[in-house]
Amino acid sequence: MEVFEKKGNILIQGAHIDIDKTFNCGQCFRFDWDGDTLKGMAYDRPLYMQNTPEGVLLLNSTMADYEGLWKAYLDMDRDYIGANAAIAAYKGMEAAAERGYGIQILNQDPWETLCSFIISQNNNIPRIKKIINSLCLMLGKKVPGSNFYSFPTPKALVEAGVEKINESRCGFRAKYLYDAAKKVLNGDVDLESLKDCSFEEAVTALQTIKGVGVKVANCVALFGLGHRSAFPIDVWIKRVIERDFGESFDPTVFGENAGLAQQYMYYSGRF
DNA sequence: AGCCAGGCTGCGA
DNA sequence: TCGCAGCATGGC
Repeated sequence: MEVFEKKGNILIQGAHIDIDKTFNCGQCFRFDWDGDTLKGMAYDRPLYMQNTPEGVLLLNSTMADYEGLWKAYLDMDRDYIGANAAIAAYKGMEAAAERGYGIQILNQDPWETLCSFIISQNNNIPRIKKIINSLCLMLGKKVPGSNFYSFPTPKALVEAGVEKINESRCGFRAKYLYDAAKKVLNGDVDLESLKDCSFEEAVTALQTIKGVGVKVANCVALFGLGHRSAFPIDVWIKRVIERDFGESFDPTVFGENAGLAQQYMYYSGRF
């Protein structure tokens, strides 16, 4: 893989990443195709991407942007080709690994990830996106030079209150978002520190938040805290497990590749 | 029209 | 400890 700065853009050549699969496999909710450009926000900054014959293009980006943020966000330093091969070697995982080839696990902002997956419970992806977008419009800040709004801070949600939060039409999840904001703001839950502790400790701490159960905690651990042994089980994954493995299925056999294996299963079962 | 959605809480047994 | 009704809302 090689990365160049070229006419104000970053060109990533010969990389494993498939941006369409990576951004449309249900791990993030703020990116959409606009023609041939995949547009969205991460860490309060707009990111525009394109597939070109030469490779993946990050528009309007410098090498400093890439090295300072997007390389880590896109998880470009991991050996995904090796991980894919390791997962494909497990009985029952061959097809999912092949279909999911190109998926990378984004290193998303922990707070936004927490809120996103609180909103995701008993919900569907189009509506999850709408609710997140409306929260940003109502309580985020406009990013200068773009049409995007930042994700609201914990302080913004606490000051808004449950009733205002529910103007996003998130329904019964409004009180959960409020509790999450309160606990993050007052330090009861220190998201940054949960990156450094064990996966089990992180999940336990996250579950002290109202509306955060095993599944949501696993998603936050995987997509926002870098705990790659997390394995979120939702209705789709349950179906894939029943279909491909039956009763005896233990995700811990995948070790640090469990999260990626889960994404392969989700992608192959859902899309 | 009615089932379902990247589930969780609170309650009863 | 386990099972399960109820939950807000809207996509399909």
